Amino acid sequence: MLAAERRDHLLTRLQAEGSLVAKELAAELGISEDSIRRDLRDLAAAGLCHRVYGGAVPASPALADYANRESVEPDSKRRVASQAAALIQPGSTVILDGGTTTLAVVQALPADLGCTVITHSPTIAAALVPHARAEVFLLGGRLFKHSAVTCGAAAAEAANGIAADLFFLGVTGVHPVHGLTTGDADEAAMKRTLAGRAADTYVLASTEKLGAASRYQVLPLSAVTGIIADGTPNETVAALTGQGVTVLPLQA
Amino acid sequence: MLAAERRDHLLTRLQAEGSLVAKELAAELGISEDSIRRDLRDLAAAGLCHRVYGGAVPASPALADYANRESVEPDSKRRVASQAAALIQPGSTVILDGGTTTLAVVQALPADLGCTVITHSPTIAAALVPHARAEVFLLGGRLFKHSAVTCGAAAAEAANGIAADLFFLGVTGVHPVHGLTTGDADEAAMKRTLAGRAADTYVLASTEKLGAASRYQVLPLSAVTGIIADGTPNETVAALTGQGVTVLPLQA
DNA sequence: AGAGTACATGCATAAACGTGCAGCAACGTG
DNA sequence: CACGTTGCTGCACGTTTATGCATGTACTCT
Repeated sequence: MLAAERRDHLLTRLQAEGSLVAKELAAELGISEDSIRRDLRDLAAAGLCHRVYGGAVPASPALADYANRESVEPDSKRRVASQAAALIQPGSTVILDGGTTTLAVVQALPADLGCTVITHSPTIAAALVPHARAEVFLLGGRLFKHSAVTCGAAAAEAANGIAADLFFLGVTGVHPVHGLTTGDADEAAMKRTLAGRAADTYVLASTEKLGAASRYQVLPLSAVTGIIADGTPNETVAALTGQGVTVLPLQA
Repeated sequence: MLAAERRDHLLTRLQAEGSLVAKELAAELGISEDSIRRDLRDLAAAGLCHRVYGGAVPASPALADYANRESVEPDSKRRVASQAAALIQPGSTVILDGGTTTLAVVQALPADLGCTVITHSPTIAAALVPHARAEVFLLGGRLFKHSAVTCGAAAAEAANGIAADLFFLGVTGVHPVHGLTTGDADEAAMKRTLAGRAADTYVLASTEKLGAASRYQVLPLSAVTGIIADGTPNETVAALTGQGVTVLPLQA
């Protein structure tokens, strides 16, 4: 078996089973644990999985969901969220994607801001209940469990009936070559549809997203208005701006 | 099982059940309590849970809030909820109304039950995320802040596209004369629409609802299949059965 | 106030890890 | 064909990490 073939096999298994154990894989494929570890290390460096003691877990799925909650980069997330919240004009209509970073945007919103929020995330909708002056429109459809957002034909159809000024897009990877990526094809399509309903689309990229890539592309970098990162300098940011991509804050 | 995987499992369980007991988890996962305690200590340090004597509770105020509201009237609500959950056949399609009682129904559902749940409550949808085999369809529309459910023309239109076996209706009043009532006209209309999409409609009536009445009628008593109350005897129940209304449990 | 349980800490063991090194095959070049 | 280069692989070594047990302490409940 070729090395590249083996790595692809690892990713497939990872997606199917939710986790990989180095020892088991070594026995199963008839090679040493060292090679498996090397593969996993390289895949993790490419942002395609997350290395843990004993094996690996998916980069975007379950673990990232919960770990991102607050523990990974709370400061980075909050900086990005407040940058985004500042872009929302009173009276405007904004589409909020699902995810913990967009949830942080809601928490960064003034409690009395009068605006219209459209979302396909029940979690975001629930978080907006205390914002008395915010009109909330929830896009229905089949619930995609992994990210807790609605996806599929019904959700896309509902999305086609709306229009907004802004869309804050959450992704799992922002990569100079692979563009904006996420871990599920259906979810990627939904995000693409939402981007088409807003005049401007901004990507929310907390530190750990920069330079990472997942399996499915949402959009190329050129299709968004800008990327909101936090203020820390970064070689990935340099590579992005080098391609003519707008990265906010230009400086902070 | 990988250590990282195990911690993720702990967080999932915590979200689903509202609390964790170290001793139970150790027995269940086949590892020592020391390891569980170490995990909980680390998760708490990361801000993902709150450590308490004997186990852990969620750090998120939202989840704690639900847990608290559940503990306000746990007995009556839980009895009603488990009665309702028992009516859901594997493979069937059920519509769940919003509210804390229907939320208790979700918590009373077996985690591996395979069924389809349709709801207009983002809270209910979010609570169903851990139920891997439950298909969830969320009805979109304008979010009605008071009850945290979607209402209005768009929601009604979405509801008209679906059909279900069961509908569990939550109301604020069940009265022998005034029938089934709630506090908002738009919400009442939505509930009425949902009732029209299901073959059978059951009302969830925890103790404090019986004999109460609100401003707007949802349906007359004759329009529903039955009322699920808890087992305690009650003169309102007597009045209802006297009108030929089915009250479950007929006998418990 | 006392019993019982949960807890933190230190320690020992075993597993997993990273690194450096050597063997080997595939490939390109002269 | 000969040769050197490159990349992949497995092994050996020392290091780090996770785990379970034992001890003494802190807490809760009766």
